[in-house]
Amino acid sequence: MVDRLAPRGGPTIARITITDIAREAGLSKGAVSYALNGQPGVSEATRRRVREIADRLGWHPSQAARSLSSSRAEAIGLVLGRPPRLLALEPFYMEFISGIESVISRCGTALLLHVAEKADGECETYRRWWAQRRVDGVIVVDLTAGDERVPLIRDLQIPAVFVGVPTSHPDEPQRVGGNVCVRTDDGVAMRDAILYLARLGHRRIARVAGAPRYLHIAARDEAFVTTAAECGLGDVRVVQTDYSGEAGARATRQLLSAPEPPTAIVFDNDIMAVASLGVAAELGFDVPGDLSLLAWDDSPLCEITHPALSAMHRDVAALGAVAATSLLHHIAGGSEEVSAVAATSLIVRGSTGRARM
Amino acid sequence: MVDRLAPRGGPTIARITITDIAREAGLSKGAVSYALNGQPGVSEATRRRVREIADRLGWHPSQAARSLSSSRAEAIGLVLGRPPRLLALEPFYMEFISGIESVISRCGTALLLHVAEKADGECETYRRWWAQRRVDGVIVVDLTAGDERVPLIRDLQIPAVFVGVPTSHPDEPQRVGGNVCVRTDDGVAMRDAILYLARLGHRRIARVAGAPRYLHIAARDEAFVTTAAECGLGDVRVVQTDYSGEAGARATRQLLSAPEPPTAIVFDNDIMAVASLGVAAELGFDVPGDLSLLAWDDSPLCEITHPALSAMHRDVAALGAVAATSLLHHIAGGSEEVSAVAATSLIVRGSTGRARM
DNA sequence: CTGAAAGCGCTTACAG
DNA sequence: CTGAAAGCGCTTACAG
Repeated sequence: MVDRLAPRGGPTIARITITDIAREAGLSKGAVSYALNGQPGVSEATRRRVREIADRLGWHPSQAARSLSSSRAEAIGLVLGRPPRLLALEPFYMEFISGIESVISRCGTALLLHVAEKADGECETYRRWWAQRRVDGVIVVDLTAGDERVPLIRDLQIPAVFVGVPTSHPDEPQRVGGNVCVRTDDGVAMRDAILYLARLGHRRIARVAGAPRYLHIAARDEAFVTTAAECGLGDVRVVQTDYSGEAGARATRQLLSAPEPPTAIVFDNDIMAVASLGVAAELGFDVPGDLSLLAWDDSPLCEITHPALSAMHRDVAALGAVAATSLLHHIAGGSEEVSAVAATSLIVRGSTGRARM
Repeated sequence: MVDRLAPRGGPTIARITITDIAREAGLSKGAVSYALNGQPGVSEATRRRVREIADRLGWHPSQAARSLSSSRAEAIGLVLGRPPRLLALEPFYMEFISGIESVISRCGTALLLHVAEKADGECETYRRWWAQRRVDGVIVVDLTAGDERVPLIRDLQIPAVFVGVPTSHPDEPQRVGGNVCVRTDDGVAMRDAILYLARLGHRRIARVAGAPRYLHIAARDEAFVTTAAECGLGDVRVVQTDYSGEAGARATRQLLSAPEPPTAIVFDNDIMAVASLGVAAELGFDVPGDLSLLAWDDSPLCEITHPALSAMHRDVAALGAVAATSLLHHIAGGSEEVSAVAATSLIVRGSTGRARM
C-alpha cells in the first residue's frame, strides 16, 4: 500500500479503494463494484467474499468518485430564508429538520443546510447547489405568493418538494411546476379554531398574524374571515406582526385598548401568545375569564405558562419526514403526486374558556 | 453539444464542462483549469477570455469531479446529538448554525448537518462522513467528560474544532488531541453571576442545572460552588434537570418548599426560568421581592415575561462564526491554536433585585 | 506561457 | 458469471 503524503506534510492513512479489494480478492475492479452494489453478474459466494474483505479493510466508497460516475450527490438541500433570530426562536425549523433526518440518514443521504441571510441568496444557493450537483433535490418551505423559487426550480429542473402549500389553494399543484407538494391544512385548522371559539360564545375574535405573503398565513387569514362570516361574527380584526414577542405584545395592547376589545385572540406563534399573557394581566384582563388566548404551533412553551396556553398542534417532525420521503421518491423517479396533509389539532389548555356574557 | 438522456427519460440540459470551454476558447482543458483557478501559467488576457466564456456558458464546476481530484469536499459537518425536542427548543443551535453559515457560505463551503437520534449514531456519522470524504472537517459541540468523540476524531485525524471547552479546565487542549478549541467562559460567567447576586445581599442561592456530564455545565457547577464558598454562602443547592420546562418547574417547587427556601435561583436555560415564574407566583413568592431569578443564555423569551428575566447573555452566532473560521483555517493547514473566548455578560432586567433582609 | 497526459475512485456497458 | 476498458469532470505535475 503506497503511503501518500497528507496535505499538511505528515503521513496519513492511505485510502482503501476498490482496487485494494480487487487485488486482495483476485478480481477486477468492475467485479468488486458489482459485488458491493448488489448488482447481478456476481455469484453469491464471490459477493460474500468481497463484502467480507471490504469490511475487513474498512472500506467506504469515496462519495466524490461515486457521485462523479453515477451523477448522484446522495444529498438533499434545505434553504431557510428567514432571519436567523426567527429561525432560532421557532421550534418549527429544527423539528422539521429532525423529521427530514430520520428519513434520509437511513439511506445514506446527507442534508445540506443553508441559512440565507439575504432574500436573493436563497435562489443563488439553489442555482449553485444544482450547477455543482451538490444535491439531488431540495425541500422548499415558507412559500409565498408569486414565489420566485418556483419558476427557478422549474426551469432548472431541480427535483423538489414544496412544503406548506395550503389545501385551500386547489390550483397550487400546477403553480409549483408539476413538482411534489406536501400540503398543510392551515385553512381547515383555522376554521376549527374559530368554530371552537364561536361555540364557547365568543363574538369578537381577533387574529395576531404573521406576514400574509406566505401562502400558509394567507390561507389562515382567508379561513379566519370566511369562518367568522359564516358564524355571523361582525367584528373581525387582524393585526400583522413580525412574529416577535414584542410585536405580539404591541398587537395585544392595541386590541385590548379598543372600545370594544375582543374576547378571544388567535396568534400565529407561541411567543406572541406568551407575550400577550403579560399584557392581558397588566391591563386587568383575566385569562380565560375576560379573554381567551389561542397559540398556533403548539410547543412545550405553551405548557409552562400560567394559565397554560391552548394551542393548535401538529406533528412537525412527521411533516419533515413526509417531505423527505416524497423527495427521495421523486428523485428515484417515482410519479409526481401530492402527499397527504399533515393534520393540525386543537389542544385545549387553560387559556381558552367560555366568553363572558 | 450532445443531448444526454435524463434519468427519468425526458431530455435534460447537458452539463457545461471545461471541455466545452476549452473547445470554445481553442485551448486545452488544463489551460482552462489554470485560468479558472487563478493558477499561474496563463496570461492575463487568456484568463479573462476563459472567465468570460465560462460565464457566458453558465459554467459551474462539478463538485464531484473537483473533490475527486483535489481531495477536498468543500464541506464541513456538524452533528447534533441531543433529543430533537431539546434542539428545537434551545435557540442556541440554530443561532450557532447561522453563525457558521455566515462564514462558510462566503467561500463556497457547504454545511452538512446531522441530527443524531441515538448516542452512538454521532460517532458513526463522523466515521462515515470522513471515510466517504463528505466533509473536510467537523465542528463538535456539547463536549462531555471522557467524550468518546475526542479519541475517535484524533485517531481518524479529522480536522476538528471543539466548541465549549471551558477555560476553567486548563488541561483541555491536550485532551482534545491537539485540535483547535473555541473556549467558552462558563466558569467566569457563573462567578460573575454569583458575585452579582451576593452583592444584592443574597445568601441562599440555588442552581437549577443541566446534566453535569457536559463540560460547560460542570464548569458552571464548579464555579457555582467555589464562588459561593468564596462569598461565605453556606446553603448551596444544585438541582439537576433535563432542561425541560416541566423539570424547571418541579425543581423550583422543590426548592421553594424547603424550610429555608433560596432567595435567588440561577437556571441553565430560559425555558426553566420562565416555568419558575409561574411556580413562584403560585406559591406566593414575589419576583423579585422575595425571589430573584436568573436565566442563562438570554433569549427574546426572557424579554417578554412579567417581570422580564435577567439573564446571562452571549453572542452565540459569533461563537459559531469563530468556530467556522477556526476550522477553515485549520483545514487550510493553519497552525493549531486555541481561539478567543466568547464573553458572556449579565443582562439585568426585572427578575433580580435586592434580597429581602 | 501552453498542451498532452495521467490520475482521482468509482460505475457501467460491452465482450468473452 | 467475470474481465478489460471507457468514462464521469476535474486537477496537476511534466514536457515543450
